[in-house]
Amino acid sequence: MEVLEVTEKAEGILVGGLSLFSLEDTLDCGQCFRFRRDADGWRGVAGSRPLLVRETGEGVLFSCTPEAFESFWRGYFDLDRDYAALRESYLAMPALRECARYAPGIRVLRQDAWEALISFIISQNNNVRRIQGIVSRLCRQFGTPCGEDPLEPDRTAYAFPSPEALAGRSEDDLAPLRAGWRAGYILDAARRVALGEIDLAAVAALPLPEARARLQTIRGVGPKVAECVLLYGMARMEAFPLDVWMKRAMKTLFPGCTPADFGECAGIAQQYIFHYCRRHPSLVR
DNA sequence: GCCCAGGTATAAA
DNA sequence: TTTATACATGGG
Repeated sequence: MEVLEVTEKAEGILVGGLSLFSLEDTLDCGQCFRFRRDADGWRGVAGSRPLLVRETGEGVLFSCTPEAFESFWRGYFDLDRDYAALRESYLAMPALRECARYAPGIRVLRQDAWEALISFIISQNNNVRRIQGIVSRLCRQFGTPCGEDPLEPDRTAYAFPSPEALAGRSEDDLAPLRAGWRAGYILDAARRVALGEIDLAAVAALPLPEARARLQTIRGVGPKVAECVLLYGMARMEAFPLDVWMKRAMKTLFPGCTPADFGECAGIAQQYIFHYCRRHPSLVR
């Protein structure tokens, strides 16, 4: 296992000693929708925590306090998982190694369950650029200001809105988001969670089949969205989201394979495969 | 205009 | 149980 070198700098926390880590691979691979690249690096918000993070010659520089890094970002970016060992375990599957070659620096982010639920409800039959826009408007409309960007004090960051902040709204209230028919789904999810009918922390602890079934009682949550919530929002690395494209690609790339064949971290393998499929549309068309 | 996008609910076979 | 279709929105 590699050793993280965490040092405090004036600008933030510098993390050296990371291998198999890339901000672009991680933040632009369709698993989260609130980070964008700009001239300073990657800027975004997770929950109610704004962050600027960038790669330097010495390592990855997180513009945050040591406390925020240790208590949140370190876990969010999955920095303590041994991806090198994972990679070793994948060597036996040449097709998977080929997939990983296109984005070897992917880390599966450990996002908030509620945020992941709403984000992937919005993702259905939608494209990443538009998903980002809808989520951005959702936070701007219904989230509370949660600080300022460290380098651009005129820019306000907004938290992801709580279930309670959405539960009392109407579809008309959500119209400015331009989320289409998904607005009703967002409201159903918000009400169920706000009322306590759905306890996301409890769902996260259930055996996978029960957790899936529970999530799918939410309107607009089918097998695909449920699987995304489990993987990205509940740190269930054995979850394996499959979209229509990937189902077909799996047959040619991994004939006869099931998600279980990818082991306890099948979901991470899935992220490599997903990324590869997006860059090879001819594979599935 | 047409097709597509990290799908799902619904009805019908 | 599987298959067909509508669904709102915006970019190519």
